Amino acid sequence: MPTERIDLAAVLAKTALLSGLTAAELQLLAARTVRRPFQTGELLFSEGEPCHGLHIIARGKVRIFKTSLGGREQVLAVNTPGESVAELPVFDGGPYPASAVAIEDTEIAFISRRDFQAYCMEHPAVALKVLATVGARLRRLVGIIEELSFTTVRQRLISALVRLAESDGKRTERGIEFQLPASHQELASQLGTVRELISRNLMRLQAEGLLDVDARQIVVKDMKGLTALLNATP
Amino acid sequence: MPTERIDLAAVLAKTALLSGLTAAELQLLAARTVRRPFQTGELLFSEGEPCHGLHIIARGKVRIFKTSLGGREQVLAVNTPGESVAELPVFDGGPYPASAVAIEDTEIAFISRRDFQAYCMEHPAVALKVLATVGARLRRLVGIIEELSFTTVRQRLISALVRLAESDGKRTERGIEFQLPASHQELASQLGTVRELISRNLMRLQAEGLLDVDARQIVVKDMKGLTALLNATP
DNA sequence: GCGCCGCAGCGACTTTAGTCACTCCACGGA
DNA sequence: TCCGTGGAGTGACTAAAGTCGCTGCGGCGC
Repeated sequence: MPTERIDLAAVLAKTALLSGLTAAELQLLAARTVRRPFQTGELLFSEGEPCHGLHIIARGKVRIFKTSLGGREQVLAVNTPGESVAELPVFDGGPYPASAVAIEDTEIAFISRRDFQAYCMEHPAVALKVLATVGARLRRLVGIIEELSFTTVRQRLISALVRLAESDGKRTERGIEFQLPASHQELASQLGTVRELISRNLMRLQAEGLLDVDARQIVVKDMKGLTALLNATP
Repeated sequence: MPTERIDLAAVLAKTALLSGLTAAELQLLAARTVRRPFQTGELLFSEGEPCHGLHIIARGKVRIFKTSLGGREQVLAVNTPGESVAELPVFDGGPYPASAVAIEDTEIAFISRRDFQAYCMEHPAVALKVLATVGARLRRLVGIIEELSFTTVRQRLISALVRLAESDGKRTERGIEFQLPASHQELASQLGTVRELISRNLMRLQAEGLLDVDARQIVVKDMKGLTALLNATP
């Protein structure tokens, strides 16, 4: 058996979508799976294109986003290995609602629509897993809508900073330290705004004594003060 | 056989989710279905509650929405008979991501989580139908995000007016006439803004000669001019 | 008929968001 | 070394968005 097959089955075994399947069942699916490499910056697919199959991320990182006429971008999700991308158009037959780009060198396990649909008919449990996965995706989208509709850029930025501090932050004598994981430009796309507002709002938080900003290095000096701002009416 | 059972099967037969099933299969499901009446204004469920089952609208109209701390509302969807509500939490086990309220006197066919999941395991085709339905929902959410992120209230209002003109509008010698289907307040919730901006923007469009507004009666005088504004950068 | 409401219109004002046009800086070729 | 490039900081400005407070109208119940 060629190593390629073995690797694919291993990748599939690690995806949430397919957990709980026997090795034999995975092999069956792996036999119908194609590897596709993508370089950083390469598009997996573009908004509006017809969908031919399911993408599972074996390695790398993928950004799902919409683009406006004016060139602004809104990020819908950033997905990492083990996650699948664009499960839904596979089933409803419509075009991709957004574009996807590799933001690291990435390897995709690709399964054609027909094959995956057939597989779901034979393994209803997989269909239910897909539904659960899609549920999580839908929740995130509703969360984005909530933020865009109800909060200001400032609040969205604060909430992103708090999240980062909680996940990546390290306590030091100066406060909670962490690095911004991306450029201001990218952060702006994720928060649905423009670069300048990220820059300005960071400076403003610094002026208010809540943070220290040094390029991408952030030191949260007053975590309580920060979180307090989240529950305040705009 | 009691009439109640027959009615339920008829309702189920008309829902997109369950199309293509045999009468016997529907009977089976109908036997596990409960009717639930709701009066106008009554909540089907609230954001954050655990989800106990699937709601299918037999009669009436249901509004799905989020509420902000400040009391503002963002409508995510308005659903009508034959559509289902909140399919997703049924499968991912999480709480409802938004609230639902009856905006007309409504009758719901309710199926418990367990029963519907079991049914999906036995009828994989139904699971795929659910996925297709959910796909449409996800597309709508992405559309809302796109509008909130990229467009102004003015543009969203125009696009809503154009949609209404195309669906409900009647050509007269004065232009294309139609009624706003809801109060300014409700329209504002759907467009993610506040009442005043609806009022003002309508007045502004009237001042620009594109519309005539008389309370909820709208007469589009210059459809081309309107649609032209949709593709302009903010 | 009276008063209570919910809906709509507006004026005046404040705050956010977004745009444009620069400057500065670091880094990595050629 | 010099230059190109991309990220970041900023000032000045415009335009949206949202807030407050009040007026006025048209039902509807009593």
